[in-house]
Amino acid sequence: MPSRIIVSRELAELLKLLAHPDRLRLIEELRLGEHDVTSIAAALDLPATRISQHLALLRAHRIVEDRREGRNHYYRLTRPAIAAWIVEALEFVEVRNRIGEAAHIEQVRELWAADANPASS
Amino acid sequence: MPSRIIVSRELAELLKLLAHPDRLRLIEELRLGEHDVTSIAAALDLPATRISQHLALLRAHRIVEDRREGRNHYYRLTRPAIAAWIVEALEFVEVRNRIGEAAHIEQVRELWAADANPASS
DNA sequence: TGTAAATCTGCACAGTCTTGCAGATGTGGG
DNA sequence: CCCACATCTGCAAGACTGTGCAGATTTACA
Repeated sequence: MPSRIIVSRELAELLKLLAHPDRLRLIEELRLGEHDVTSIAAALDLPATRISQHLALLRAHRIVEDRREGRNHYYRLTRPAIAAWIVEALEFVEVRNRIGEAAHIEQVRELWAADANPASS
Repeated sequence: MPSRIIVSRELAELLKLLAHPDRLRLIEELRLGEHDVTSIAAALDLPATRISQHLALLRAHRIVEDRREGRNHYYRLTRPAIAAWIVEALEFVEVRNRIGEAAHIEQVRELWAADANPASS
């Protein structure tokens, strides 16, 4: 009977780790391959320190792994399936938005889900 | 270019909502059908006030809906697909545990995923 | 109408998260 | 060896969350 509780605790911890806008974008950024801190920071238009902090957190929980090459640290997803699973959740966000505010979200979903063109929206 | 940011913000909000052990168990509890606050509280062995607070939060974000009958409030998932999606994530928790601590988690996963017998673990 | 059951809401305290900033580390090239 | 670049780590302030408790609602029923 406690095993279920343990699992829900673990799962909640994982979700909490992912539940941050920067980290979600970061993970989606790594979906296509490894990147170093500076390039991620540039892509997301955020200070590199902040990216480093997020990455340290994700690394501590084995969501990402890093590889050092010279002075750069290249990060990649330990289990890319997580990124795919996150994209699935966009379905629920859509609904939330249809009910509420604006929403050309569907287009974004496709963009994000498909992802392949660097000139994204 | 901001739309992507908006989506990640919405998505993070959704994940944060789910990222709590009690709420995860609560949602899984509702997976099979509606329940009233007291019975959920009993099932999870938690104070009813707490369950009510969690439900209020989930209700505010349309994760659950309620129906009143007499003095009882019966809650159900607005979009049961979310519960299924959560179960998918157990795959990632398993991995986390194989690397680390104990883990008959796999059994639990099946129990939780299948779920159909009230005498759960 | 009065009482009890089932829930909800508001509040305060404690604990956690986010973020910028300053300074530490590690690496490559003069 | 010294400097610059890339990244990391530690810290403090503010914001946000979780939780119990007290009190408000709503409804049933005598």
